[in-house]
Amino acid sequence: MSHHLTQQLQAQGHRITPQRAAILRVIEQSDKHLTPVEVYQLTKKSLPEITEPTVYRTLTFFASQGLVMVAHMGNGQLVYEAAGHEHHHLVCRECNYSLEIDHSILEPLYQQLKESTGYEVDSIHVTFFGLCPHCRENQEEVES
Amino acid sequence: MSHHLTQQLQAQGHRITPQRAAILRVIEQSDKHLTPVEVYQLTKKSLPEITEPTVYRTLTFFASQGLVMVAHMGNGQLVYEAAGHEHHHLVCRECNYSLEIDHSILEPLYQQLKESTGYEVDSIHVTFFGLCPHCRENQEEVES
DNA sequence: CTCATTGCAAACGGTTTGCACTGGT
DNA sequence: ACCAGTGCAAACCGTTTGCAATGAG
Repeated sequence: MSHHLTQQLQAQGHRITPQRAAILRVIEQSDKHLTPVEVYQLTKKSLPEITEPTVYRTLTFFASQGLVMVAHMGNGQLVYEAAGHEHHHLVCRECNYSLEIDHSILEPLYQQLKESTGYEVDSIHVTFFGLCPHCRENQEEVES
Repeated sequence: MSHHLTQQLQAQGHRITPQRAAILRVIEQSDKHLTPVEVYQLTKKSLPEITEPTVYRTLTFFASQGLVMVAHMGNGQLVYEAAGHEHHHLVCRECNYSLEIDHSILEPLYQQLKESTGYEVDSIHVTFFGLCPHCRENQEEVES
Protein backbone atom coordinates (compact mmCIF):
# COMPACT_ATOMS: atom_id res chain seq x y z
CA MET A 1 0.00 0.00 0.00
CA SER A 2 2.83 2.32 0.81
CA HIS A 3 4.39 0.81 -2.26
CA HIS A 4 1.39 1.73 -4.29
CA LEU A 5 1.61 5.34 -3.12
CA THR A 6 5.28 5.69 -3.94
CA GLN A 7 4.65 4.30 -7.41
CA GLN A 8 1.94 6.89 -7.80
CA LEU A 9 4.42 9.62 -6.91
CA GLN A 10 6.99 8.30 -9.33
CA ALA A 11 4.45 8.14 -12.13
CA GLN A 12 3.90 11.85 -11.65
CA GLY A 13 7.58 12.54 -12.01
CA HIS A 14 8.39 12.97 -8.31
CA ARG A 15 11.35 11.39 -6.63
CA ILE A 16 11.25 8.83 -3.88
CA THR A 17 13.91 9.84 -1.43
CA PRO A 18 14.71 8.05 1.82
CA GLN A 19 13.28 11.08 3.63
CA ARG A 20 9.95 10.88 1.84
CA ALA A 21 9.70 7.15 2.33
CA ALA A 22 10.52 7.42 6.03
CA ILE A 23 8.02 10.23 6.66
CA LEU A 24 5.31 8.40 4.76
CA ARG A 25 5.96 5.28 6.82
CA VAL A 26 5.72 7.24 10.06
CA ILE A 27 2.40 8.78 9.11
CA GLU A 28 0.94 5.55 7.85
CA GLN A 29 1.95 3.63 10.93
CA SER A 30 0.56 6.17 13.35
CA ASP A 31 -2.99 5.68 14.51
CA LYS A 32 -3.37 9.31 15.47
CA HIS A 33 -2.75 12.66 13.87
CA LEU A 34 0.76 14.03 14.28
CA THR A 35 2.17 17.51 14.51
CA PRO A 36 5.09 18.31 12.24
CA VAL A 37 7.38 18.24 15.26
CA GLU A 38 6.14 14.77 16.18
CA VAL A 39 6.68 13.59 12.63
CA TYR A 40 10.19 15.01 12.79
CA GLN A 41 11.02 13.24 16.05
CA LEU A 42 9.55 9.91 14.99
CA THR A 43 11.21 9.99 11.60
CA LYS A 44 14.56 10.85 13.13
CA LYS A 45 14.58 7.49 14.86
CA SER A 46 14.98 5.66 11.57
CA LEU A 47 16.68 8.49 9.68
CA PRO A 48 18.74 10.54 12.14
CA GLU A 49 20.03 13.00 9.55
CA ILE A 50 16.59 14.34 8.64
CA THR A 51 15.96 18.02 9.34
CA GLU A 52 12.89 19.99 10.26
CA PRO A 53 12.65 22.02 7.04
CA THR A 54 12.57 18.77 5.11
CA VAL A 55 9.73 17.49 7.25
CA TYR A 56 7.72 20.65 6.66
CA ARG A 57 8.40 20.66 2.95
CA THR A 58 7.58 16.99 2.64
CA LEU A 59 4.35 17.25 4.61
CA THR A 60 3.22 20.16 2.48
CA PHE A 61 4.16 18.20 -0.60
CA PHE A 62 2.27 15.09 0.53
CA ALA A 63 -0.76 17.18 1.34
CA SER A 64 -0.70 18.75 -2.12
CA GLN A 65 -0.58 15.26 -3.59
CA GLY A 66 -3.48 14.11 -1.45
CA LEU A 67 -1.41 11.49 0.36
CA VAL A 68 -1.96 13.02 3.78
CA MET A 69 -4.66 15.25 5.20
CA VAL A 70 -4.07 18.44 7.09
CA ALA A 71 -6.33 19.32 9.97
CA HIS A 72 -6.33 22.34 12.19
CA MET A 73 -6.60 21.61 15.85
CA GLY A 74 -7.12 24.41 18.30
CA ASN A 75 -4.50 27.07 19.01
CA GLY A 76 -3.23 27.10 15.50
CA GLN A 77 -1.75 23.66 15.76
CA LEU A 78 -1.50 21.88 12.44
CA VAL A 79 -1.74 18.12 12.37
CA TYR A 80 -1.24 15.60 9.62
CA GLU A 81 -2.53 12.10 9.14
CA ALA A 82 -2.81 9.52 6.43
CA ALA A 83 -5.51 10.35 3.93
CA GLY A 84 -8.54 8.16 3.66
CA HIS A 85 -10.89 8.19 6.53
CA GLU A 86 -12.96 11.33 6.97
CA HIS A 87 -13.54 12.25 10.53
CA HIS A 88 -13.69 15.14 12.94
CA HIS A 89 -12.18 15.80 16.29
CA LEU A 90 -13.56 16.30 19.74
CA VAL A 91 -10.99 17.80 22.08
CA CYS A 92 -11.21 18.15 25.84
CA ARG A 93 -10.37 21.73 26.73
CA GLU A 94 -9.00 20.64 30.11
CA CYS A 95 -6.82 17.61 29.48
CA ASN A 96 -6.49 18.03 25.70
CA TYR A 97 -7.41 14.42 25.11
CA SER A 98 -8.93 14.06 21.68
CA LEU A 99 -11.44 11.71 20.17
CA GLU A 100 -12.35 11.00 16.59
CA ILE A 101 -15.92 11.49 15.43
CA ASP A 102 -17.12 9.77 12.34
CA HIS A 103 -18.20 12.07 9.57
CA SER A 104 -21.63 10.45 9.36
CA ILE A 105 -22.63 12.09 12.62
CA LEU A 106 -22.40 15.50 10.99
CA GLU A 107 -24.32 14.66 7.87
CA PRO A 108 -27.80 15.41 9.24
CA LEU A 109 -26.54 18.83 10.31
CA TYR A 110 -25.03 19.51 6.90
CA GLN A 111 -28.29 18.54 5.28
CA GLN A 112 -30.20 20.85 7.56
CA LEU A 113 -27.82 23.70 6.88
CA LYS A 114 -28.23 23.16 3.18
CA GLU A 115 -31.99 23.37 3.46
CA SER A 116 -32.02 26.46 5.63
CA THR A 117 -29.18 28.43 4.05
CA GLY A 118 -28.56 26.93 0.62
CA TYR A 119 -24.91 26.39 1.48
CA GLU A 120 -23.40 23.07 0.50
CA VAL A 121 -21.22 22.45 3.53
CA ASP A 122 -18.17 20.31 2.94
CA SER A 123 -15.95 20.78 5.98
CA ILE A 124 -14.05 17.54 6.27
CA HIS A 125 -12.27 18.44 9.49
CA VAL A 126 -14.13 20.18 12.23
CA THR A 127 -12.74 20.40 15.73
CA PHE A 128 -15.18 20.62 18.61
CA PHE A 129 -14.16 21.52 22.12
CA GLY A 130 -15.71 20.43 25.36
CA LEU A 131 -15.12 18.60 28.57
CA CYS A 132 -14.44 14.89 28.61
CA PRO A 133 -16.37 12.82 31.18
CA HIS A 134 -13.35 12.60 33.46
CA CYS A 135 -12.64 16.33 33.58
CA ARG A 136 -16.35 17.01 33.99
CA GLU A 137 -16.34 14.94 37.18
CA ASN A 138 -13.33 16.77 38.55
CA GLN A 139 -14.87 20.10 37.79
CA GLU A 140 -18.07 19.24 39.64
CA GLU A 141 -16.07 18.23 42.69
CA VAL A 142 -14.26 21.54 42.74
CA GLU A 143 -17.47 23.52 42.40
CA SER A 144 -19.28 21.79 45.19
CA MET B 1 -23.34 48.40 28.50
CA SER B 2 -19.63 48.88 28.29
CA HIS B 3 -20.11 50.85 31.45
CA HIS B 4 -21.80 47.91 33.04
CA LEU B 5 -18.92 45.64 32.16
CA THR B 6 -16.27 47.96 33.54
CA GLN B 7 -18.23 48.22 36.77
CA GLN B 8 -18.30 44.47 36.90
CA LEU B 9 -14.53 44.38 36.59
CA GLN B 10 -14.10 46.98 39.28
CA ALA B 11 -16.38 45.10 41.62
CA GLN B 12 -14.05 42.13 41.30
CA GLY B 13 -11.07 44.22 42.27
CA HIS B 14 -9.65 44.72 38.79
CA ARG B 15 -8.49 48.04 37.50
CA ILE B 16 -9.95 49.95 34.60
CA THR B 17 -7.03 51.28 32.63
CA PRO B 18 -7.27 53.32 29.44
CA GLN B 19 -5.81 50.31 27.63
CA ARG B 20 -8.52 47.97 28.87
CA ALA B 21 -11.26 50.46 28.12
CA ALA B 22 -9.96 51.07 24.62
CA ILE B 23 -9.59 47.39 23.80
CA LEU B 24 -13.05 46.64 25.15
CA ARG B 25 -14.50 49.42 23.02
CA VAL B 26 -12.78 48.08 19.92
CA ILE B 27 -14.13 44.60 20.45
CA GLU B 28 -17.63 45.76 21.28
CA GLN B 29 -17.82 48.04 18.28
CA SER B 30 -16.64 45.42 15.84
CA ASP B 31 -19.31 43.37 14.18
CA LYS B 32 -16.88 40.61 13.39
CA HIS B 33 -14.33 38.61 15.30
CA LEU B 34 -10.84 40.05 15.44
CA THR B 35 -7.38 38.57 15.62
CA PRO B 36 -5.06 39.90 18.34
CA VAL B 37 -3.10 41.78 15.70
CA GLU B 38 -6.28 43.41 14.40
CA VAL B 39 -7.27 44.39 17.90
CA TYR B 40 -3.82 45.90 18.36
CA GLN B 41 -4.00 47.92 15.16
CA LEU B 42 -7.53 49.17 15.78
CA THR B 43 -6.84 50.10 19.37
CA LYS B 44 -3.67 51.95 18.42
CA LYS B 45 -5.81 54.44 16.49
CA SER B 46 -7.31 55.80 19.68
CA LEU B 47 -4.43 54.90 21.98
CA PRO B 48 -1.19 55.06 19.98
CA GLU B 49 1.05 54.12 22.88
CA ILE B 50 -0.49 50.69 23.37
CA THR B 51 1.78 47.72 22.82
CA GLU B 52 1.22 44.19 21.60
CA PRO B 53 2.03 42.44 24.86
CA THR B 54 -0.65 44.52 26.54
CA VAL B 55 -3.17 43.51 23.91
CA TYR B 56 -2.39 39.83 24.37
CA ARG B 57 -2.48 40.08 28.14
CA THR B 58 -5.70 42.04 28.10
CA LEU B 59 -7.44 39.69 25.69
CA THR B 60 -6.47 36.72 27.82
CA PHE B 61 -7.66 38.57 30.87
CA PHE B 62 -11.00 39.52 29.29
CA ALA B 63 -11.50 35.95 28.16
CA SER B 64 -10.84 34.67 31.68
CA GLN B 65 -13.43 37.12 32.96
CA GLY B 66 -15.95 36.06 30.35
CA LEU B 67 -16.11 39.51 28.74
CA VAL B 68 -14.93 38.29 25.38
CA MET B 69 -14.98 34.91 23.80
CA VAL B 70 -12.18 33.16 22.10
CA ALA B 71 -12.99 31.24 18.96
CA HIS B 72 -10.95 28.99 16.76
CA MET B 73 -11.43 29.74 13.11
CA GLY B 74 -11.24 26.75 10.85
CA ASN B 75 -7.73 27.68 9.77
CA GLY B 76 -6.45 27.48 13.31
CA GLN B 77 -6.38 31.20 13.85
CA LEU B 78 -7.48 32.50 17.23
CA VAL B 79 -10.07 35.24 17.18
CA TYR B 80 -11.81 37.25 19.85
CA GLU B 81 -15.24 38.84 19.94
CA ALA B 82 -17.60 40.37 22.44
CA ALA B 83 -19.32 37.81 24.61
CA GLY B 84 -23.05 37.45 24.31
CA HIS B 85 -24.19 36.47 20.87
CA GLU B 86 -23.42 32.84 20.49
CA HIS B 87 -23.30 31.91 16.88
CA HIS B 88 -21.29 30.01 14.36
CA HIS B 89 -20.06 30.78 10.91
CA LEU B 90 -20.62 29.31 7.54
CA VAL B 91 -18.01 30.48 5.08
CA CYS B 92 -18.07 30.07 1.32
CA ARG B 93 -14.84 28.51 0.10
CA GLU B 94 -15.08 30.38 -3.19
CA CYS B 95 -16.27 33.91 -2.50
CA ASN B 96 -15.49 33.96 1.24
CA TYR B 97 -18.93 35.32 2.00
CA SER B 98 -19.87 34.32 5.51
CA LEU B 99 -23.18 33.72 7.21
CA GLU B 100 -24.00 33.50 10.88
CA ILE B 101 -25.67 30.35 12.12
CA ASP B 102 -27.61 30.43 15.32
CA HIS B 103 -26.26 28.24 18.03
CA SER B 104 -29.55 26.41 18.41
CA ILE B 105 -28.94 24.57 15.15
CA LEU B 106 -25.96 22.79 16.69
CA GLU B 107 -27.64 21.80 19.91
CA PRO B 108 -29.10 18.50 18.69
CA LEU B 109 -25.64 17.52 17.48
CA TYR B 110 -24.07 18.44 20.81
CA GLN B 111 -26.68 16.42 22.60
CA GLN B 112 -26.01 13.46 20.38
CA LEU B 113 -22.27 13.75 20.89
CA LYS B 114 -22.78 13.85 24.63
CA GLU B 115 -24.80 10.67 24.51
CA SER B 116 -22.40 8.78 22.31
CA THR B 117 -19.07 10.01 23.70
CA GLY B 118 -19.76 11.46 27.14
CA TYR B 119 -18.13 14.72 26.12
CA GLU B 120 -19.94 17.88 27.09
CA VAL B 121 -19.33 19.89 23.94
CA ASP B 122 -19.28 23.63 24.42
CA SER B 123 -17.73 25.04 21.28
CA ILE B 124 -19.35 28.40 21.04
CA HIS B 125 -17.92 29.26 17.71
CA VAL B 126 -17.49 26.69 14.99
CA THR B 127 -16.62 27.60 11.44
CA PHE B 128 -17.98 25.49 8.62
CA PHE B 129 -16.82 25.75 5.06
CA GLY B 130 -18.80 25.07 1.94
CA LEU B 131 -20.18 26.55 -1.25
CA CYS B 132 -22.83 29.26 -1.18
CA PRO B 133 -25.75 28.86 -3.58
CA HIS B 134 -24.34 31.44 -5.97
CA CYS B 135 -20.92 29.86 -6.29
CA ARG B 136 -22.51 26.45 -6.57
CA GLU B 137 -24.39 27.63 -9.65
CA ASN B 138 -21.24 29.01 -11.22
CA GLN B 139 -19.38 25.82 -10.54
CA GLU B 140 -22.02 23.73 -12.24
CA GLU B 141 -21.85 25.95 -15.31
CA VAL B 142 -18.11 25.51 -15.53
CA GLU B 143 -18.34 21.78 -15.19
CA SER B 144 -20.97 21.31 -17.85
C1' DC C 1 1.07 54.36 49.14
C1' DT C 2 0.60 50.01 47.07
C1' DC C 3 0.30 46.72 43.96
C1' DA C 4 -1.87 45.59 39.63
C1' DT C 5 -0.85 46.81 35.13
C1' DT C 6 2.03 48.61 31.64
C1' DG C 7 6.03 49.32 28.23
C1' DC C 8 10.17 47.77 26.61
C1' DA C 9 13.29 44.55 24.93
C1' DA C 10 14.39 40.30 24.50
C1' DA C 11 13.21 35.38 24.24
C1' DC C 12 10.40 32.01 22.40
C1' DG C 13 8.60 28.10 19.31
C1' DG C 14 6.92 26.68 15.27
C1' DT C 15 7.46 27.52 10.48
C1' DT C 16 9.71 29.31 6.23
C1' DT C 17 13.44 30.84 3.17
C1' DG C 18 18.04 31.36 0.51
C1' DC C 19 21.55 28.99 -1.08
C1' DA C 20 24.98 25.71 -2.03
C1' DC C 21 25.38 20.69 -2.10
C1' DT C 22 23.76 15.98 -2.98
C1' DG C 23 21.73 12.12 -4.80
C1' DG C 24 17.59 9.97 -7.50
C1' DT C 25 16.50 9.16 -12.11
C1' DA D 1 24.46 14.80 -16.08
C1' DC D 2 20.48 17.32 -14.62
C1' DC D 3 17.62 19.17 -11.60
C1' DA D 4 14.39 17.81 -7.77
C1' DG D 5 15.19 17.47 -3.24
C1' DT D 6 18.12 18.14 0.87
C1' DG D 7 20.82 20.22 4.88
C1' DC D 8 22.26 24.19 7.09
C1' DA D 9 21.80 28.60 9.02
C1' DA D 10 19.35 32.32 9.46
C1' DA D 11 15.06 34.89 8.96
C1' DC D 12 10.45 35.10 10.08
C1' DC D 13 5.98 36.05 12.67
C1' DG D 14 2.83 35.79 16.21
C1' DT D 15 3.06 35.29 20.95
C1' DT D 16 5.12 35.24 25.67
C1' DT D 17 8.20 36.63 29.46
C1' DG D 18 11.31 39.32 32.87
C1' DC D 19 11.79 43.37 34.82
C1' DA D 20 11.68 48.09 36.00
C1' DA D 21 8.52 52.06 35.71
C1' DT D 22 3.86 53.79 36.12
C1' DG D 23 -0.60 55.00 37.52
C1' DA D 24 -5.41 53.34 39.32
C1' DG D 25 -7.42 52.44 43.66
